[in-house]
Amino acid sequence: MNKFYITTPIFYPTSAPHIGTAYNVFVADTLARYFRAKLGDQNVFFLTGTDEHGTKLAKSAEAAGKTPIEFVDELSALYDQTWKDLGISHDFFIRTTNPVHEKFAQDLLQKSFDNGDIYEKSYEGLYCEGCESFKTDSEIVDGKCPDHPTKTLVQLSEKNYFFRLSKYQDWLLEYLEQNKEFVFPSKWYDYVVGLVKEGLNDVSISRESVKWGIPVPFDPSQTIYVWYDALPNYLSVFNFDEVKAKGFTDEFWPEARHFVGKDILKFHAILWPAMLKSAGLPLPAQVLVHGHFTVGGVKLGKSNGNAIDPLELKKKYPVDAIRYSLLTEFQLGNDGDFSVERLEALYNGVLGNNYGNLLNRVIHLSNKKQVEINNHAKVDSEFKAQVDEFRTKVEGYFDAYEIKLAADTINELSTFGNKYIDENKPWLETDNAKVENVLNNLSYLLSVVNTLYSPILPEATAKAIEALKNREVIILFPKLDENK
RNA sequence: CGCGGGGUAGAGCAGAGGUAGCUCGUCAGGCUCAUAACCUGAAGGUCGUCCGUUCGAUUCGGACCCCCGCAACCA
Repeated sequence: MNKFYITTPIFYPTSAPHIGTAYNVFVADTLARYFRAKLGDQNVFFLTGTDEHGTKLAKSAEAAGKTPIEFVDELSALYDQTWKDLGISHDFFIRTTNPVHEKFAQDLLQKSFDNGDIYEKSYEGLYCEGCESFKTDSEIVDGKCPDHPTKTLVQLSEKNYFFRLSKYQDWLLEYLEQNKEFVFPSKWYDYVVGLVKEGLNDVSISRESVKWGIPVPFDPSQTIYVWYDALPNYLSVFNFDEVKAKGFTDEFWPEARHFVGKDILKFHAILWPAMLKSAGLPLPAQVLVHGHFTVGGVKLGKSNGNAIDPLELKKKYPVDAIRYSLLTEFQLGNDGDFSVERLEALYNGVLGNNYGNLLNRVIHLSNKKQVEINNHAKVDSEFKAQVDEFRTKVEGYFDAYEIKLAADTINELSTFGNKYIDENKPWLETDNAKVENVLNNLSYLLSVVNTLYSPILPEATAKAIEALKNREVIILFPKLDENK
């Protein structure tokens, strides 16, 4: 792998970003930063954006007294700005209302239409006039639409275009069996294989009643429905002039990694590959799957009052503290829980006491004893070998997307440094050559810790690297006061 | 018998066929260079329950109990 292309889902901006979407973006950002350091900036492309069509958005816009495009202009800007405020390093922010994307989505659909994978069928179902959309059985509560309980659901039929997903079942199963890494972690691979084996049904990919959407190229009375509109963003992005100008081309496509929540896994691992195959296009490299976490033990949701705004959280905690907590609380693919209590404990303990404090111990002592540090050529070979062993282990974890295990191991290296300084007691040593040897060794260890932590803690490590270089004492992680 | 995930120290989480680990917390020492930080030691687990495979299982297989997602026209 000499290129790395990571995507987040494009978010549906009916409201501001919350902690769950931030988690996804933080992980993608961490991987992007790690691979930039490994492969070079020009070989990593990191994409995020917003999915801006559909009835729900049109309704939200109406409720806000705005036109749909005014509404999505504002919200997509809010998303882009939120990620920038959180220090996210995305290379481009894509919007599905951009004509470049719309054209690409239409072309993709047209290709499938031309080769016979799209057909017309009437769809019958219960329609809610309040939502202006059909309701599935699982959406209906007590025979009513939960959002409009006073209105009666009516049986309606509508002409739809369908995609022959069923045609690709055998092909997909074979593809999955030959590409066991296509979905990661493996438990989610197993889940996808199970779904495909159960059988794939054709899916409706257009709507007559939805006006806020991309027109179906071969029937402008219809608009393209959700996934056929949204998923192509990962590829349409390479048609944008700004993206081309930065040197990102579809050469990145075969190395694409889609980072998605388990809720939308099947669309990325089943529908999307079939859409691409139908259009004669190559598949992405991998779908990386994350679980869902609760906040203080409660499922995320507006109705639960815990849809935390990451920018609000940032007012109270450094971004690195939020990142560290979210990235290390659970492994990729697993569900977990997020709480500010844990965040504070990790920040004060792991970051402040173990890492930040070690940095200062070394800098303080080296200044006090006036010895040379940061001379990597003079590091004891045995000590260096031990540190490098940690480094190799951590890099292996990053390569395998195991951010939590990487972070845990970096913390072990930091602990190793604290033990080393305690055992050698350079503050008691009168022989300056010995002191210099110990502290110089530690300065090497710290440089490795800084580098390894940098994808996870970009702000703090940037400061730490400067502080070590200039031998300036710095409080990297000021203690969090629980009363703050 | 719809599919899948999970049940490991007070809490949050790793792990792996063969003395059960990490972070936080608790207790007792040590140190004093450092962000009242650091180091050492201790307490605390029959690794959900019951069978089976094995010389040996918490790790593999089966059954069961409990919790949680999904079940495909869900934005």
